[in-house]
Order: sequence, then structure tokens, then C-alpha cells
Amino acid sequence: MDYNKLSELLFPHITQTPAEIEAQFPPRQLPEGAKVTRFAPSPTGFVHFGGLFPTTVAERLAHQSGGVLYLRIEDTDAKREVAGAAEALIRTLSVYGVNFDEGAILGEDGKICDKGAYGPYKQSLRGPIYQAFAKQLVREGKAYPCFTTEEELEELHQINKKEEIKNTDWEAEAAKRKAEMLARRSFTMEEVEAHLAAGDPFVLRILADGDPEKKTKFTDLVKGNMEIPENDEDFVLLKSDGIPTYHFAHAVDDHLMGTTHVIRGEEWLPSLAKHLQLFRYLGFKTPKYMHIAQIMRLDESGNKKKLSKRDMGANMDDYTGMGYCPEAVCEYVMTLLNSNYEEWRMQNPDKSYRDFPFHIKKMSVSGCLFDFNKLNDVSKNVISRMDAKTVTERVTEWAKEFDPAFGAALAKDPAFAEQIFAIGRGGKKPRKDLATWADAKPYMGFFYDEFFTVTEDFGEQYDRGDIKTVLSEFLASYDPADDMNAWFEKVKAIGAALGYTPDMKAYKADPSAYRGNVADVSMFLRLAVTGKKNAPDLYTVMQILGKEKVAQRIERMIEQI
RNA sequence: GGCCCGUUGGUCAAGCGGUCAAGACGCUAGCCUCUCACGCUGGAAACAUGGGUUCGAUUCCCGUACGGGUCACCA
Repeated sequence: MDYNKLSELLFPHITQTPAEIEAQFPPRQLPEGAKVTRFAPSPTGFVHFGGLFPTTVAERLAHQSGGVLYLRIEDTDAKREVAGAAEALIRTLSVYGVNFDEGAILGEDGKICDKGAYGPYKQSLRGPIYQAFAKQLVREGKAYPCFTTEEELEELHQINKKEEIKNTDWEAEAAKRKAEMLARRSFTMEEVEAHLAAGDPFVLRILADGDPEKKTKFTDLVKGNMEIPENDEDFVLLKSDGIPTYHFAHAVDDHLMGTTHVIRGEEWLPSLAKHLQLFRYLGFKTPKYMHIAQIMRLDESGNKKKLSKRDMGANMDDYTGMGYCPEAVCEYVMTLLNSNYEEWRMQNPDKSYRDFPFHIKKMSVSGCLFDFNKLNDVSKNVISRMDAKTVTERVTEWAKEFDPAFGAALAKDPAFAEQIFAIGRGGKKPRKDLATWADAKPYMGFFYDEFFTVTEDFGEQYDRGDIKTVLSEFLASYDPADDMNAWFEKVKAIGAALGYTPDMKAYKADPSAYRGNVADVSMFLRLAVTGKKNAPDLYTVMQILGKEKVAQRIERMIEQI
């Protein structure tokens, strides 16, 4: 077979040689040890948690080493492409601290545009580049055309679809496929010419030289040493529309764009043999690989499953709606990514996660379960470190979009809101009431008349008369000018007169000796003023509310009781 | 089913041949305290399993089980 002739037949329009293309993609001039990584999404949907994970690694590794993080859009499957997805992806990533130095980035007009010398960064625009390398492979007898159509193939393999995969006789199937492959490999120049003359579409397949009985030793930066069987499958390089498959595009692009570390989910591990083979065929140096364990979730029957699109907590945009702040999500991602991150955080509570020395060695080999409990805890800590002004602004901003009535109330008087969020904030042991912005309303909504409702009951054990007396006496003596101590002394005195002792120790020693204690008295007041049995420090709450509102609420309670 | 990867408390995890097997979340007892939150002191809770190697295995090797991934002109 005259492979040179074959390559001209197949790609008559390609005149540029791989060497000429290589010249357009010179090696990067970067300091020693600088890593070049990338995020290479297919624009088919939103960013999900499982995707943010490896991307954060890529971002940290690149920027921590003084390298480059670039974005390449893998839009090689026109059928699945979703309009606007790429732009949305970039925006979401940016929210979570992933910003690109190069690649397909968002321009001023909100549209995607290229930045950098290694473009175009949209694979659909790189057809001739791939085809030049494809042509070379054909010339070298390492790839060949296949005129079997997609429909014919589908008919041949009725078991392609997932459900049928389990119940297949795989031995017979393998033999069948092997035979098919051998048949595909034998063709004559005349047949090719006839097909082309007839305008038949074809795919370009690799001529696999691997022996699956033989293993290649390989070291993954995360997974460590492993042995993988050589590839003997003539997989598709170019689809019938001339666009490459992932495998081929990966090899060509990551080589030309100078990627040093390919960071991706471990679902790619099984196709690694193909990629290694391709790099060898093309004469490219292989990049380093990091296959990251998947995030899992629990399914109905209690088994772990890869966290996928529809799952709770998958779509990053959902976190916004739930009221999680991006810093908290990043913080959680970091705790999952590096096992010593939490320890570092305890020692460096005020630093940015970007100051953390990220180590590949500290990454987990196995997949972990997504845990909202942990996220909430991390988030509470993150928010507890913010100042009142920041919290006020961010709650307001969130509420304006997701709880407009609440948002409007907050926005009406930011200084008032800030006083509320300042309660218990700023000290060594700050309150941790908020895991999400959505927690704000149940926590402090009672400060606003429109959200104030009495949601709890005094309980049957208390004498209504006592409660009434406490409320009216307090009202009569309440002076906002009192300091906390004076205020509390008054409360104690009111209770004591009714047999509610201010001495908690004495009460605990012998509860039957008293009608109650000062905690009960406080509870009467708290319920009247906040509508709840649990609230931040009552004295402070009253100070912020002001005498008028305090009086109004207590009076109302006296009437209702 | 083939191939690949994995398996330390409910979850996330330290651990690299000799430890009473860290820590965090969650749960829980108590302390602090006007409630809550915070904080503090405790508690329950784990090396999947069978064989080796070794004076000694959670740590090394092999098998088994279980879990995950993958087997497209999708990425």
C-alpha cells in the first residue's frame, strides 16, 4: 500500500506539515518548575462540583509554581453542545477563584475570545491542525480510513447501550469485534478511491500496534505506579466531519500548547493506554498525568456513586441559591484536596487558601463522599471570620435575589442590620450561627416587624400570672440607658420577688425550693421580644431594637397571654 | 464479563514493620452560661477477609469479597 498516496487521497486540502505547525507553537519560556495546566471542558452544561475539584488542583498547581493555567474549549461534539454553556462555565469558575491566564476567555462584551499565543483555543477551530497530524499518521501507516457508517456500526453492536452491557457474552463479543477490526484493516487503494469518488464519509482510525497481554509501566502523580495493558483497539482519531475525538485532540493540543500536567478525573484512566500510544505515534513527549479520584454520593440503596449532574450539590450554581459563599466552598474543596489543609488552616486562620502550600502527595487516592455536614462546619468558620459589614453586605446581596422581601428590609437600613450581625462577632470565639446566607433570616429576622412572629410557647409548667407580672414589671422598669449589669440586676430582682431565684447553683441544688430561676425569667422576656426561646444575648437584642419596639412587643404579649 | 483503580470509626482522614491506631465533621455526656451560639473537658465509634513473609503486621506479597470506573464517530 502506498501510504503517501493514501494520505494525499484522504487529505488533499492539507498542505501544511506538522513541522510547520510545530514552528507556530514554540516551547514556552517559563521558569524552572513552572507548571502549565488547563481546564478543558466540553460546553455541554454547567460546572459541577466534580468538575471544580480537578480544576482547583490545576489552578493551584499552575499559579503556585508561576506557571500558566489556560482554558481550552473541547467543542468537538456539535450534537451535545449547549449554546452559551462555555460563557456560563467561565463565569461560574471565576466565582470560585479559578481565573485563566490564557485561552478562551471572556471578553469585555461577555463573549468568548482568545488570549495567548497557542490558539485557537476552541477545538472546533483547529480542524486543519489535527488533520495535518492525521495526514502524517496515514503517511506513516499508523492510521487508516474506515468507511463503515455509524448506522452500520450500531447495527453490528446492539449492546452499546449501558443497560445491556452487563448481560453480554463478552467473550463472543470480543471475538466478533476483533474480526470486524481485522476486516476494516484490509482494503485496497481502489476501494478507497471508489468511496471517495462516491463522496462517502469516513472516519480515520489509528492502526493499533499494542498487545493487551503486555503491560506498560506507568506512574501517575496521584495514583502512583501502575501497569496498564497496551492498546489494541483501532479507535477513532477523526470523526466523519473531520473533527477529532477527545483522544486525538488531547494528544495534539496538550503537546502544542505545552501542557506539563494533565489533570483530570480518574474516569480517564481506562483510556490512558490509547493516549500513551498516540503520543508515541506522534513523536510527542508525554505530559505528566494526575488522575483525581471522583466525588461520590450515596444512592438509594446506600452504595457510592459518582456525583453526577442531577445530584443535590452537583451544580455549582445551586450553591449560590442555597446561600453558600464561594470562599466556603473553596475552603471545603481544599480540605478534601489536601489532607493537611485543615491543620494549616488552624494555624493560619486569616490567610487566603492561596497561601497554602499545595502538595500533590497530600492528595487522596480514593474517592470521597460529599458531606454537607462538613461543608456547613467549614462554612460557619469562614463566615465567623468575616466582619459585620461584610456579612451585612453579602446577606443583603443574596437576599435581594433569593428572598426579596427580606432583602428589601435589610437594605432599608444597612447600619441597623450591621449592628445585628455584629453581635458576638470579632472576638476570639465568634458566634457561628450562619453556614449560609439563607440561615440569616431564621437567626435574626425577628428584628424586623414584618418577620417577627411568636413561634414558640411558654410551656404549661409556668404560671401565666407570673409571666404577666414579669413582663409588666420589666416594662415599667426598663431603661435602655442601663448597662448590661444594671439591666440584668433588674431582671433578677423581678424574678426573685416572685420566687424565681437568681442563684442558679442554689436552684440546681434544690429545684423544689423555688418556683423557678432567672433563666426562666429571661425566657419569658426573650419569647416576648424575639418570639423564640433561643436568641443571641437579650440585653444586646433590646439595645438594638430600641425601647419603643421592646415595649410594643412586650405589651402585645401581655395582652395575648 | 474483560481491564484498571480502590478498601482505617457514620463521613473526611493521619499512619509507611513494633503507636493505648492521631485529628476534623457528625453523634453524645458534662462544664461554662439568662437561652442559643461560642469555648472547654470527656464518651461511643475503625485497620473488609483468608493465606503467606517476618521475632512482630493496619503497614510488604498473593488470593477472596466488596465498592468504584471503563469498554462510542461523548467528553
